[in-house]
Amino acid sequence: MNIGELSKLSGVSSKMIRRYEDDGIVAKAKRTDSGYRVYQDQDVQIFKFIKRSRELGFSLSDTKQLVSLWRNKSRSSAKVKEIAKQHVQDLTEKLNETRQMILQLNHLVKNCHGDSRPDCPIIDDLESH
Amino acid sequence: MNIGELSKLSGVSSKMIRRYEDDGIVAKAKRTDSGYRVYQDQDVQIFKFIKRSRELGFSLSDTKQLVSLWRNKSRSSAKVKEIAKQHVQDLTEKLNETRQMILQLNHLVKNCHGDSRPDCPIIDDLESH
DNA sequence: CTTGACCTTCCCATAGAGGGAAGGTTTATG
DNA sequence: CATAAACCTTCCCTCTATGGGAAGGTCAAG
Repeated sequence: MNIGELSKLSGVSSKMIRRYEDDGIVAKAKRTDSGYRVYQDQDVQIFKFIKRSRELGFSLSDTKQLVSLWRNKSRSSAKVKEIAKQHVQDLTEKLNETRQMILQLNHLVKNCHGDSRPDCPIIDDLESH
Repeated sequence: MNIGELSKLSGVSSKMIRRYEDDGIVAKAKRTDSGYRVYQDQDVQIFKFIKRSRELGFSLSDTKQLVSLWRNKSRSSAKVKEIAKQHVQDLTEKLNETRQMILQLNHLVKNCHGDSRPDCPIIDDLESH
């Protein structure tokens, strides 16, 4: 199949299929004589794997390692778990930062009249935190 | 004062001070005959304002509007509140997405042996979600 | 009058995706 | 068979926010 059909079947855009190939996340696709990329049915699963990895927030770098581990039948699950645990830790840090922002902003928003007058605790906070 | 001292006093890097000027978030700085940017004491507060806005996660575009509203003595607090509320909503969406990722990942990590064997529920999820 | 610490602008890189141009190929239709 | 539409190719640009670093000018102290 061509890249367009693979894109439809896997849910990954043609742009990103080429990008993943450039980044070495997947092997280079075979080409027709005229240069078109040619894919097999099993390639759909590879790109679905990548898509799921991205949905879980893994970076392309992590994803590259995970694809490699997936392909490696003598992998250790410890390695996979290590990548996932580190990712969870990173996400948790981001979560806490975002939560802090929301807490502070909600406090300020709650105390802002939101009318035509200029007085505003949000501006006050920014001005003299 | 020069840009270096302003940077120290405000906590904003020289790089970003120039960038904010290029983006029109702050007015163009006066220059010496030799081209050095020259700042006043009150400029420290402007860049601290911007820094705080960034700490609360506001985009440069939002920050630009907030600086403008801060400067506008006949502003309506409603406009400020609108920007902040939209931002809180965006942050909340991101928070929920991140929370979902963490929940799913934690479930998978918990069930992964993390030993030398290849069997791994994390890989299984990615392979056939 | 040289050295070092400033400053200037300009280009590049990051991460992950999309837009779009310029041009070649394939397929369907008249 | 010819032509048009729908593909495909590579290449460069854009977004967001920030930093690195080069090449070169300026200023102050020794």
